[in-house]
Amino acid sequence: MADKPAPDPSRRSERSRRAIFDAALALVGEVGYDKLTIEGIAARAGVGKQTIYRWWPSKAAVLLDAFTDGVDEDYAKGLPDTGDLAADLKFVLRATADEFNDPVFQAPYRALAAAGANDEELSRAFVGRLLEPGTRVYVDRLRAAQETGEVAAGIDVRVAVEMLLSPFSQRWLMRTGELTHEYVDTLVDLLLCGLRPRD
Amino acid sequence: MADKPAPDPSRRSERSRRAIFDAALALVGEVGYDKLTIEGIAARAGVGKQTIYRWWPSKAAVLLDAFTDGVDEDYAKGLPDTGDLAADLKFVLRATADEFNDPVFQAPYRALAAAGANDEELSRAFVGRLLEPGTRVYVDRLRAAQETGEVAAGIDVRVAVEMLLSPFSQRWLMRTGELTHEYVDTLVDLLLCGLRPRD
Amino acid sequence: MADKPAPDPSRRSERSRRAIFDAALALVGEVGYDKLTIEGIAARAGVGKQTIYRWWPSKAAVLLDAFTDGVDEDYAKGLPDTGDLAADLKFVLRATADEFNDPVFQAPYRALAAAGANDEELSRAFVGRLLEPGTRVYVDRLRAAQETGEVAAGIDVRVAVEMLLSPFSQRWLMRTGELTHEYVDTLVDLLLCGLRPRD
Amino acid sequence: MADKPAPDPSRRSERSRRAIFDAALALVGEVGYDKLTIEGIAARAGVGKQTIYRWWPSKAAVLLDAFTDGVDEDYAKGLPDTGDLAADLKFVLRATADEFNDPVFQAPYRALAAAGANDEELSRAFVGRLLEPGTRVYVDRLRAAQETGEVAAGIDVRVAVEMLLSPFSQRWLMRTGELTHEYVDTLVDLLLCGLRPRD
DNA sequence: CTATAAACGAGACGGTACGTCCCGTCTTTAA
DNA sequence: TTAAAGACGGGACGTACCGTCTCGTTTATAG
Repeated sequence: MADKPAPDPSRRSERSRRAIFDAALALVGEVGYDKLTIEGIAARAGVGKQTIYRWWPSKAAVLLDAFTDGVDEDYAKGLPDTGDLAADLKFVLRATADEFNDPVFQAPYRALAAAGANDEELSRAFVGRLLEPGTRVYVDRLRAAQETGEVAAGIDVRVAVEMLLSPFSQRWLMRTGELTHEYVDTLVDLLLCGLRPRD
Repeated sequence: MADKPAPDPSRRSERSRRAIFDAALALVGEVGYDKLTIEGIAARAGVGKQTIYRWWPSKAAVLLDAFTDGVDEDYAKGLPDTGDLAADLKFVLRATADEFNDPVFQAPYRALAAAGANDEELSRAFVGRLLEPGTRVYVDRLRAAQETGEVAAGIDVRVAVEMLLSPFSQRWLMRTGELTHEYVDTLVDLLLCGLRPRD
Repeated sequence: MADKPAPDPSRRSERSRRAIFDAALALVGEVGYDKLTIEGIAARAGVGKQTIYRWWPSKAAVLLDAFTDGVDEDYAKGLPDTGDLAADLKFVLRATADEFNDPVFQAPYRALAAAGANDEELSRAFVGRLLEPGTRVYVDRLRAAQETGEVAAGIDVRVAVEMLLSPFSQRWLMRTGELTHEYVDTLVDLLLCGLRPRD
Repeated sequence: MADKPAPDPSRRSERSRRAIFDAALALVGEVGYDKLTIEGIAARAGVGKQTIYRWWPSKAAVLLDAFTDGVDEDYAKGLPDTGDLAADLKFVLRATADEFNDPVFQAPYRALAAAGANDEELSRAFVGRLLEPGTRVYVDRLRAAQETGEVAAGIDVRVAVEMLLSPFSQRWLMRTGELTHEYVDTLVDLLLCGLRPRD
């Protein structure tokens, strides 16, 4: 019960916070997550180790904050709605594929996904701050399509979105295939039509 | 270039090999992957550290071998084929869901999935030895369904299987939801029928 | 060369000064000198660290001030002079032995003696404020004895006092023996008579 | 009770042991005892920190071993015995004074004396290995003088030796005076004759 | 039925990073 | 304006493991 006195966030050094984020992102790209080190981040940032330990519980938490810092508003816009569901989905997924193929994006994202697998606490934060908002915009778009009748009424929209995004993520995470535009097109088409032959 | 003389596998101690596997699996369950150490495995197995370093390059490799030791023949049987594709898929996926909900299975599998995300070499082995065989049986079953006309001819079967298995894996890995029988049923139905309303 | 502006001693908080002394003496007894820290003193005294750094250069200096605060007038009285030199020396040395055997006295005194050995500056202050006054009263008493003829005229009184007090201090500091009343009696007798057999 | 398994001294690296001693003695002379650091010794010696922690409990213990390594046989010879006690004592004490005035000797010896004051365990080792053997040779010489009648029979020889050596040590440790040849001569003469005037 | 070479257990070694404590400085807040 | 509070850059602590490297000691063929 004897927690050590919580630090006072109002006295926190913004300069140090930024330097730590920059250092963490740079280093994870240069040396990889396994060789990423609190000590290394502190040294690169010109900061005492305690300044990191004071505000974060682990290198994963630092990286998550660094990665999500200022990215939160990306999801505010939502998906485009041109009335053509397939086209809208393909448009956004193609852009996402390009992003996932960007090397500077890969290292921290992979690291966080992996760290989350073994750390329940972290995975909750990772999901809540990155995956869930990214999923929600698809859910919203599909619901809109349901109201126009473009999508069947009884469908579990959440599961449908998973069927679109999880294969994408999995392929990338496990390196089981390339994330090409053709691939995402196939995903979207298959999701919309299903396997069953049409009469 | 002067590699150290390769050890002679024929003189290898089977007793030690098994003890190392047992220790690795037990420890990953008890302390988690991050706190799993080569020294800890060696001590628990009653084995010198060098005996581990002689045969494996990393703790992840040990764990992968330990986890897959004797499990390889599981995939030989293939999926059941009762003629009812949906029923067959649901039957197997439900069993898999039960397996993934088993605590002793979770720790090493999560660990390996996570380690693979940051280690390309390991991920190839992980995919090749665990994911790919597991996927293949689904691919085969779907191809059979294509020949009976139960599944449309033009479908990319590989992608279809991903749309079934990846949401399942992702949900479990990221802890975004429970793996229930209802969930897998929904997945199968959605995959087979697609989102589009039928006329 | 631009020394920081010297603090104004007239505005100094007497309450803080006392609290720091109390805390320093209490802590050195509880945790020992090596684990005595400025932060610990400040926390125990309910004082900001800077209030200590403003007025003292080191924890040794704090402790020396704390230890000598109000003890300076002890030496004003001088030694008793009953006309019997041996009796007077034994009387005072026995009392001193009792004092050195007091646990609350030991910790700070040992700490200061030790710190002085490695810090020339501190040792000068320690000697000047504690050792030298304590020695001087013995010197005065011996000089008086010289004038009465109780002590030979040519004797180097300073060295004689050292021969009385140093064995005493050394025994205590190095723990090479107990400081008993018998011991100090032996010292005094030996000093007065010398080793050489009398005819 | 659960002590960690004692290391096996037979497998100890002699090379490392020597390197650690050399580094410790060099560093204590260069930076002083307070700034002497286990980390610094390890770095200078080209040795892992654990190799120091494995064999010694503290920097003081390292220094004591380094200082006494190979010096133990110095005391084997004993004091000269020319039949003239005063001359013999002065001869040896003058040499000791010269040694104590040697700068390379000072730093480790001061450090050990100081550390011993606050660490009972260490002080026992310091006394047992350095002070006690140094004292014993004087005790033996005085006992021999007692047998020839040069020294009175009833004298407590141990205390007499303290009266000779402690003023010497104290002067040096506390820097209360120079250790000159004249000083040691005065000490010896005073000890032998005592303060009381002879008839 | 040895003898000999390997794999083995044990663990010391030079290192790196951990997470903590404290240093001495600097800044912010309330009296 | 001073002092409490405490965040900061920094350095060392003592610990845990890393991966390498001897040490004897099994052990298991090849002579």
